[in-house]
Amino acid sequence: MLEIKFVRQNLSEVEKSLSTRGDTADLETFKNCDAARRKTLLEIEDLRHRRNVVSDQIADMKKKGEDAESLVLEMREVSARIKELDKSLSENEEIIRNIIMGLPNIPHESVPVGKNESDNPLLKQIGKPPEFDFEPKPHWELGEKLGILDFERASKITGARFPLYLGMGSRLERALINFMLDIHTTEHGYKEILPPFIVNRQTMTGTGQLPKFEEDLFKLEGLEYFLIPTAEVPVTNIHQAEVLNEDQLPIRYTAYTPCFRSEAGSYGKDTRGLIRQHQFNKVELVKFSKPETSYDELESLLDNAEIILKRLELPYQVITLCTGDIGFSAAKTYDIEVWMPAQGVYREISSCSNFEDFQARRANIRFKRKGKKGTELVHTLNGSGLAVGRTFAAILENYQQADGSVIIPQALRSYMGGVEKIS
RNA sequence: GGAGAGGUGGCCGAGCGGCUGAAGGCCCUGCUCUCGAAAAGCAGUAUUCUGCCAAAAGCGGAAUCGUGGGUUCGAAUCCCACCCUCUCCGCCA
Repeated sequence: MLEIKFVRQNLSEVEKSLSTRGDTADLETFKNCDAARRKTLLEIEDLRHRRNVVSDQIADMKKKGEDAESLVLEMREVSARIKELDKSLSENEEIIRNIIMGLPNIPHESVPVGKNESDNPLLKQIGKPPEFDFEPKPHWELGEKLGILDFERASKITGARFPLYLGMGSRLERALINFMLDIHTTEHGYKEILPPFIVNRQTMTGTGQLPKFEEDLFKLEGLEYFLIPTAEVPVTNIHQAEVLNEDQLPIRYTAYTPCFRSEAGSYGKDTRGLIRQHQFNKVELVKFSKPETSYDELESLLDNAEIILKRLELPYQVITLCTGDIGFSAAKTYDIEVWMPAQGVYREISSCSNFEDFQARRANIRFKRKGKKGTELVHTLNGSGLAVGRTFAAILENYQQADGSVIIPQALRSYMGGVEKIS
């Protein structure tokens, strides 16, 4: 969420930034309601001030045994008037809140302006796509033939877009999770977290999924609880409504969780395979930093995620999301895309973002500088490190052999009990 | 699910209609003392909104004692509802 004062004082800048995102908002209503709110507030505070002063008088008079009846009667009316004004105030505040909560973050100045994903500039390409002397198969075919993935039975159990891993498939998924967590905790200084997979409405609002994107979430029936769409949500909210000490920062957390997404509006897209599922596994990286270092932290976060692909020797590229493609809460985002030979394209496998103080303001996460008065909002960041299901798919496709078997990447073998190949 | 206890500032904890934005303590910051440190002493130290101001500083006002309502001239304090935590019982991986 943006600061109300900032929006008020920079209406045209906010409007401009909205349009580079291809988004709009009713800033006219905001302007009117905000002005009305402040006018009402002034009046209310005036009345309340009067009431406070007179109430003291009444107390004094009563103590002295004097008759305060006329003042009491007068204040009765003042209180009634305050109540009236309060109502119109909270109505205005509700409207303002709705508009403010629906405003996306303002992209950082380094974010390229663009309309959509085709305008995302390429930052770098690492590794060479493997060359096959046969037609590379898609991972769902390989997986089903090897008996390590079974989409048909999964749909029997639940429905479309749910994964069922079996045997060495389950083992590979678990190996990847451990591999990623181990690197981030022992080499990159992240603390491992295992959070709840179900969160409440406030938590979802804190990171920006609510109120705008409720349809993307799975909600528990009859409860104000939601399945998490990413570990970002519970992990960022660990410090919800807290004041951190300057010397605690930066805080780095990593967490494995399953992720649940309704994928509303993506019917017909990536219907086959592990790319787009209602449930998938992900290892997430989350950081809390001081404002002045958050962009350095974003670069190192990207590094930390890239390392996984480098160790697995998977070819990938990194792009910078342009203003038209960047997410609602983010000020800047890098996407890491892994090479998928069967489709001959790079597919997103990680998204690394700096949210600056956008989430911190919603979730009320602040810090105190040593020797300084007051508090400041922290900057929050997160990135996938990595999406496990998509990594699984990438390994199958990039390491496939002519006979349909799959070689296990060197770095992963110790996590696979020494297995070198799935066949 | 049943019974009870409780939710107060960065932390601990008092208060149970007006003198309480909140005692006392801790933490932290500055100063005194010291060669320095510790100890001790003194002082300071919540947040949000808002008015004056171009802005900052400053000064003024309002709000905030789990959340939302209510009673009252006046609520941390009384009433109602809800949320959360803890203890005991039951059930259970």
